[in-house]
Amino acid sequence: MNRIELKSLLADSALATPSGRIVRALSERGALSATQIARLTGLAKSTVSTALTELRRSQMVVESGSESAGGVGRPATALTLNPRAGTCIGILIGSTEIQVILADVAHTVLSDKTINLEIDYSPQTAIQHVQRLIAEAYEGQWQRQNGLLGVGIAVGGPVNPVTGTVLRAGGMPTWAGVDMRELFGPIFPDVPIFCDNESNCSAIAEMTWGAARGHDDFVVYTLDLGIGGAIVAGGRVLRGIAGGAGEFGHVVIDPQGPPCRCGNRGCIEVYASFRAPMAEAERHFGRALRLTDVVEMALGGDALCRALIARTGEAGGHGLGLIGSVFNPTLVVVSGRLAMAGDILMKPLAESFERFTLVKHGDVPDLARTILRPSQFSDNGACMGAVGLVLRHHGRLVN
Amino acid sequence: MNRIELKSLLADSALATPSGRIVRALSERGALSATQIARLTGLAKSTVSTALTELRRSQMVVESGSESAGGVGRPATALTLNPRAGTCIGILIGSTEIQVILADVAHTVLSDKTINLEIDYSPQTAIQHVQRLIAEAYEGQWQRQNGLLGVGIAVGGPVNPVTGTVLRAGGMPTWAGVDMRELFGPIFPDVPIFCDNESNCSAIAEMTWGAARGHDDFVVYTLDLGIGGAIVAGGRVLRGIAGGAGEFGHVVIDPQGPPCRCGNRGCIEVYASFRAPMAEAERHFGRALRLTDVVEMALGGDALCRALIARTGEAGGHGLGLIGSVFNPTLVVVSGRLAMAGDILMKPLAESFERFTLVKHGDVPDLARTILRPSQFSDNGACMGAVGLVLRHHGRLVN
DNA sequence: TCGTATTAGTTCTATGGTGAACTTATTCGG
DNA sequence: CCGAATAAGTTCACCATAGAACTAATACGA
Repeated sequence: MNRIELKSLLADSALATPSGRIVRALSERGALSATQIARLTGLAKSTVSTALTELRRSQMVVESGSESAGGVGRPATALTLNPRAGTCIGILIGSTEIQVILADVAHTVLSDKTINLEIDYSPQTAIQHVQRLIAEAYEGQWQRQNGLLGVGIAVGGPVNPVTGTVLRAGGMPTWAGVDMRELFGPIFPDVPIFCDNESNCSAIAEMTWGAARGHDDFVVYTLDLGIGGAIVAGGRVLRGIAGGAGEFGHVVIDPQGPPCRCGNRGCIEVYASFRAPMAEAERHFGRALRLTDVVEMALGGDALCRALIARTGEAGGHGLGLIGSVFNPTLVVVSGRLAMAGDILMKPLAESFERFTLVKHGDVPDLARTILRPSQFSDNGACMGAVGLVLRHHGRLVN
Repeated sequence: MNRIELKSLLADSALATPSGRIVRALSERGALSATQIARLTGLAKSTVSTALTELRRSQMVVESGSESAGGVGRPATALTLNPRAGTCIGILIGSTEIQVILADVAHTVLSDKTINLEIDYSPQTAIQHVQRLIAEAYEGQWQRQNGLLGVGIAVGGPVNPVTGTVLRAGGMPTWAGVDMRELFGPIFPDVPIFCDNESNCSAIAEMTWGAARGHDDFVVYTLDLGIGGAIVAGGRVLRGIAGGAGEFGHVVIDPQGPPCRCGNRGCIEVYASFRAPMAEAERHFGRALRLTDVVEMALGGDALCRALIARTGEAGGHGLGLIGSVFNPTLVVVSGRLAMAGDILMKPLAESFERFTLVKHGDVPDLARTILRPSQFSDNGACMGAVGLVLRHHGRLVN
């Protein structure tokens, strides 16, 4: 029905108009009152009001019950995008996993499925799994796949912002040079496909719904099997000319160090990735483990797991200190599955960060110091960011 | 006369109005035609036209002769800010030098003077020299000091963006904790004082008048006695929460390396600063030298000087490669006095950069590769940036 | 020398967004 | 139970900006 209309309102050119900005605010935040929209978008109440009458008339926006909770004064009427307006799909193509999230335009998650794969799986394998996962996701939903508004793809490696092509330099050699839109296009006829780096997607998720809500300038630092990150400046995710911005893992800190899978030597990732600790844990326990198992055991009190995570935190702090010296960011959101370990990771990370960064404790008042904060997403941050990519129409692959 | 009016037009709130944007464009670029202003500011021709009649009426903007140079069609009338509207002063407080530039609102340099000082000179010494240099600068000018619109100060170390205070971590220990506005305020009663890091000032100069004109996203990498830099994203100079963004020189690349003056060990600056090469050159030639002397001798063909600069370029490339992996910038402007050496510096720098950065030659098409370009300013980039600070009213010390 | 092409700059009108004033809906205190 | 206080949301006049149509000033070719 109004699917085409919503699509056009989510398009770039329309983002500047009041209606476009309202739709965008709603798709990012879920439910809002008219007054909240005015504050958030910076538009005048009157402008929001007139635009909203139009949007209500066209069924684009619906009232979702007035919340009279607390406070005096007339209660605000909560507004959401009409969930019937369509769905979004977020796909994560990770090095050893594929995740698919189905969400409505109010970013309510309708389905969230993950499968684990052997490393270096082929694009063909991926496409089969994605197709199956999406079919499963729509099962039991009243939403139909022809209401699909857009697909966001989070890729576990640097993506060229212009062509949508995966770069050789990434941690996924079998995907080198693959054009994601060409690959996934046939599965989603006439549906716009956006894609971006996994970490950049995490940044979008953190910014809109996570630990960085309300922040316009921050850094995401991902500690997982690989090291990654993203830089947000002025509310914009920096991509770099070849989509390679935020590759914190492949900063060379020792030209004579051990070789890294990226081709250089002595990258941060060689020292702070959780690959080696995983192997050590598996040797110790004599069985195959998932990263989350190790985190859970650490939280349960296991000494080895705690030590492994702490050691990674310390090594990761060197990289983060370097980022601190380069950016001196207001906020660093630590993401990746290791972030779920909480203080076991964060304490040694913060200590090591303090040691390697330029601006030290005594140099400035506390409120001028970088805040380190773990991510609020357990393990679906990047994939939710892919959904966000669609909702904010941010993933045009060009800035 | 219209001094107050111009001041208010340069103020923040007014920057958004057409008149403000026109004044800003003119103060940044010098002379422009109405059509150029329209293109530059994004305003409609008609809007520019109406605003200009008003600005002309109030003597704020004057015509500076129509340039019928080349091309068919009606020749454009060049417009400039009325130089009688006032002057700006840019001050550079470097580690071993003080520079003062006097410019009119059309950023025409009226006077440019530098003095060299012993390292670790005191703020009191500085203030005396500055006062004298400014008095000298106004000598022989018809402009009077009471027409001073603002003072910009470029400081050779990180500056706290909120308080205007120099941080301990900088390369100027005697200036730790000094509040620049408090220090210089008494010399300039009722004149707004802006200050920022030397490198950030260079970035502003490069962006408005230099090698980065037209670029909204780039990195400045300064190679001189110290290593510094600045990050520009979306036309905004990133400052970081404590003004410490862009401190590329103090990235730790070897925790066991030699101690650095910043307190850490194995910073980039230890390896790529031109301090040690300067000492070597002085030993070799048996006399005191200035950095520019070494550059000139290298350009003249001296083998040792060429080798020293090339070696620094190679070491600097490691740092730059690191920055490349973190940002993957579109453009890197190499500044600092070493940049005057041209290819002697740039060739080894580019080679080393290529080796250490993540995105390599074969990975992406040529137009998706980072451009390295030397600065166009000989040695007054930072100080001109300080002037720009006043003109763009960018140095509010808060973003 | 005159008309045409081309570019610069101006005038006029339509409009979209704002701010002020207003209406509506609720809580709270007497 | 009623009015004051408070906050949400609506209406409307005004004005800044943009776009189209216009005039102005030049080069160039016939």
